[in-house]
Amino acid sequence: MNDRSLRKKDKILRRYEYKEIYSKGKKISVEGLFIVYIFKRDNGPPRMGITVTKKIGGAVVRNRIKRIFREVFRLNKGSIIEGIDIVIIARKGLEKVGYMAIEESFLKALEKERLC
RNA sequence: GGAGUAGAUUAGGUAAUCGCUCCUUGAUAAGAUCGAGGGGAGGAAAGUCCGGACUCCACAGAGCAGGGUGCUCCGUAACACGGAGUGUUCCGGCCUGACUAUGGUACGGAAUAAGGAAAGUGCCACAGAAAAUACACAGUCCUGACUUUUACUAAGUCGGGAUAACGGUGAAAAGGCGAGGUAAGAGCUCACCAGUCCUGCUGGUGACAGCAGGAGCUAGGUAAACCCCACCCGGAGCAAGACCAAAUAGGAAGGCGUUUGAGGGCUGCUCGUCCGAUGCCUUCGGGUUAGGUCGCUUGAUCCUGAUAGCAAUAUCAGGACCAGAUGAAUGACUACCAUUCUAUCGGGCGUGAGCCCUUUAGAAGACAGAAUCCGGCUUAUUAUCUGUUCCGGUG
RNA sequence: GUCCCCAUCGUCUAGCCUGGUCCAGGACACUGCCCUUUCACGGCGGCAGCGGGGGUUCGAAUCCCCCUGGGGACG
Repeated sequence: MNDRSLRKKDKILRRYEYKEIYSKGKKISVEGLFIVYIFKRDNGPPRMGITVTKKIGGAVVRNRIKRIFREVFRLNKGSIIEGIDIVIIARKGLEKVGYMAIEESFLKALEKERLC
């Protein structure tokens, strides 16, 4: 329960995995800031992937968004139920929002879906 | 104090908690986890504008086409880059001059894609008589015929001839000024000045500069228009390329060919050369469109010192090892300190604009993220310092 | 990451190569008037643009350079 690491097995790495989640997962829009895809696998730990396109900003902005989401997922993944894949797609305007606001929105969305 | 310009340095630090990636090493149930130690973004990593290294195509060849560069010398692996100079243009200062203008300048600064326009072709709108063979027109001058007045002469009309001083428009008008000369004029001739070309001498490696003599009297601009000249360039790019594993298919039709040569060698064409045989090409159908390892970081590398050189840079000596990720790591948060700015309490210095120390509060901390690696250029951007030019203030 | 291409009224485009006659032409859209009982169609008119900066040139939408913003290809 104290596991707060974030390794490769906790991340979605392959393009075909992303494609599967896009086509079969549930799509939720969160406050106009980002989109969450949720897909129930059979077993295993919860995993996450993040997509930030070049339309959002430069490499610095995109790296910062991905780091914030990784941090949020890392600190909260102990309370998320098993076998869940989450993919987040950032939308324009997210680069202006801070860490606290993103964490709050993310947890609210998960609670609404009763995933934690 | 402000603005411009040139250059140098810098790109906040420390600690605590949680976390990521790579390397070394230890343990175990041996490629998975845990422990220990160490490394982990930039001056532009960016734009991808040039130049290389490296890899493959053939051992990288020739010609044409195409592309690029364009003052000189040096530097360099190379460059369109850098350094030192030359010329031209502009600005300022100074001199000439009655201010302006003009001209000069051994001074200071800035810009400079700066070969050729007396090889050729094209273009030069509008305006203007004319935009490049000064053809024509207007004007001026000489002259023939006719008309009017008629003593000469003057005026007008129609012709012939001469001319480029005169036409004030334009971005640009065919050397300038004076004298002679002439019917009127003209570099037609002459003196001076400016400019062009040729020859010689001197200085310099050279661009070029200076001096002397001569020629012709004059040559518009545009080559970031075509072009000519000189020099350079083979093509693709680490998604290059090599290996491993897995999966599917070993299909049908047509064509060409086996030493007399199909086809291929990754921008075009030709030549030459090489490879080349149940092989190659085209179409249709089917399958894969999920990988892994190497390349992958020790290099035109960085730091210090010496020597050569005005400098860019080079050589030598000693030392150092400094990211290798791949849905892509170097982060999150807290505290303190330091920096800058604004306001403010108090004190000191100075004639003064102001400066220095200090208390408290608030704000700011930019541009931006390696993806094969280097050398440049360009663009974005924080803070400080120094040199220099101009403007302003105080004394 | 590497290599390419494009940018003109609100939209689609012509002009660019070969600079001037272009204060940039056309179509659709918008808008005013006429026509019609009214709408549509038609006729006449109006509005509105060379992505930004610098250079070459007497003169730049056009030629050259640098930025900005879009788009594409490659295992």
